Amino acid sequence: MASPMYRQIAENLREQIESGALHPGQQLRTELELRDHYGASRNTVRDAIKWLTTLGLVETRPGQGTFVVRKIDPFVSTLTPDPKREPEEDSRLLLGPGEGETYRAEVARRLRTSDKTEPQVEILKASGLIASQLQVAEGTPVVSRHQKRYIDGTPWSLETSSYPMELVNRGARRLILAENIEEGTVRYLATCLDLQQVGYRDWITVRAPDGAEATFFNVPQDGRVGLYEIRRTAFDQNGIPMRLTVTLYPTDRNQFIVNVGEVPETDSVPASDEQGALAAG
Amino acid sequence: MASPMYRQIAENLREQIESGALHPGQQLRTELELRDHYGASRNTVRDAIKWLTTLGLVETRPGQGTFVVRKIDPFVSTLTPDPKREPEEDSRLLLGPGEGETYRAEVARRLRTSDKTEPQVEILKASGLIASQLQVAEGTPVVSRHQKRYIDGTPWSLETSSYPMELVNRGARRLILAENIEEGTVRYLATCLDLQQVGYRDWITVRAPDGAEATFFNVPQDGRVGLYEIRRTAFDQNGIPMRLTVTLYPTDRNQFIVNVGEVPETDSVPASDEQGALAAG
DNA sequence: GGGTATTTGTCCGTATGTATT
DNA sequence: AAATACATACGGACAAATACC
Repeated sequence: MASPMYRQIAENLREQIESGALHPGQQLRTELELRDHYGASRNTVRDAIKWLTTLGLVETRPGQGTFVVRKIDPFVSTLTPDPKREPEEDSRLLLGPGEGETYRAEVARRLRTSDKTEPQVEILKASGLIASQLQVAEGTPVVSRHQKRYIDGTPWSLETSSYPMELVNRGARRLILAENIEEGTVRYLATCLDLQQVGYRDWITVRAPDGAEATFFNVPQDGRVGLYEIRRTAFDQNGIPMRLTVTLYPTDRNQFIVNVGEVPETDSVPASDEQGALAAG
Repeated sequence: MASPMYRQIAENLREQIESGALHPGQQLRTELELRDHYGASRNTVRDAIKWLTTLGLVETRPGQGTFVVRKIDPFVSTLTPDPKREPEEDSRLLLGPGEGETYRAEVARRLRTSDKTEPQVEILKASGLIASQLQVAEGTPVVSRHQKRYIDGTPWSLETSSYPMELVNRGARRLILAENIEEGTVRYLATCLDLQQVGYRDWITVRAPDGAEATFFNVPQDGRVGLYEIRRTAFDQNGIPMRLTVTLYPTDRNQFIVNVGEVPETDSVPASDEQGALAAG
């Protein structure tokens, strides 16, 4: 009872949305109509809408109206290798998902289309994260390859792979070319330099996007939608880090799976809507 | 130039915060002082503060003031097993982190203290997620054990493990007792029923907390801080799901690591502040 | 405990700007 | 160009939470 009016209005609208009375994509009544309906001022109605906006339930479009958000069909990526993959020519080579054709196959299996831009290549001096993860001194030259990935035409991930410049000097010239390496850089480095990726470590965090990232992913500027930042450090057969890949994925459209030990196949994707009964009380 | 006044005020304050002129925990000037300082109305100043609030840079406390947020020292959990763990008596038994003593050891190694509540046990009929993951018919009885976990006194995770009731009927009576199973339920089920956990699948999503979850974790009600929801389905030696554990972790204080293949040890934790140079342009 | 000053929270009304149709 | 709808900005009033005496 003690809850303020704008919260009560928000709650009322929320129930309409979650009951389905207002379906995704549908336009709400205008602020002036809601003002009359609830007998409140327009500012109070706007406070209610702002609350629903930060909850991610509605979005406002200037000049158009307020709309119930359409939930994006999430895409599920597996961070561990596919156990049933054909053994490589070199059996020690360990390919992660998205490294080679696996990723495309996973997308196709879900009847969705993937697309990625040509890499944007940059040579810079290692600093901070890159230096520490690649275990090189600060200032050591590294090659960074940026790529944007799309699924069904919507922006899905931003990827930056960094390699020690030394690999290029040893013959991996294609790393500095701004073109896709079709067989995958992991295989390329294996054939070119006999550098075998025998393992990797993924470091998973969530943070707010900066302005440019929010623009690219088409998420709000104010940080309501977070980004997974997954840092993959890959190691060669000598235990030396050969690559750092940092990939950003919006949390509103991405999920991940980690398989450990012996796990059965999954063809069916469990309902991701299910909230489960998890009270904190 | 075209940016609205409240954004300019917010930007000015943001620079002061990020430059260190306003240090974490410090109180900002009051809304009335800021109003005079910027020559704006109090409501416009409040819009600026609200913007910074959703960005997670400041927090307001009624009756006290507005403060620069203190960042929480994140805790890092590893989702894959420790490769150097002593082999089990039964070598097929595969323990994940947090299952047994590993979790406590990981906390202690970081010089932090862990604590967890006695489990709250509940018997309910499987539905939705639980039924599909445990591969039982809807309505089948299951045992759910809820636990709250704390690190350094602050709430860290909410865990709900669900087991088919059949396991209890077959002799695993301690599952329905509201007390901790010190050796871990994985070992208990192995010794008690010869049920060996040979693998598990983790499903990682991020979602907004509900009201009770936000209260427990002491995060804002409006969903600015998301929760990792990690669903672990564990399989026995016959490939049958024996357990579903759903754990909730606030994204503002938790990070995860996944090790695949051969990876070297890490004693040093890389700087988590490092933003890296990842432009979306 | 009570009272008071301070500070943020809620709510109102109004005017004007900007984006879209 | 006009109409519509949300965005920004102002000013005022009172409520609620907190701190301090």
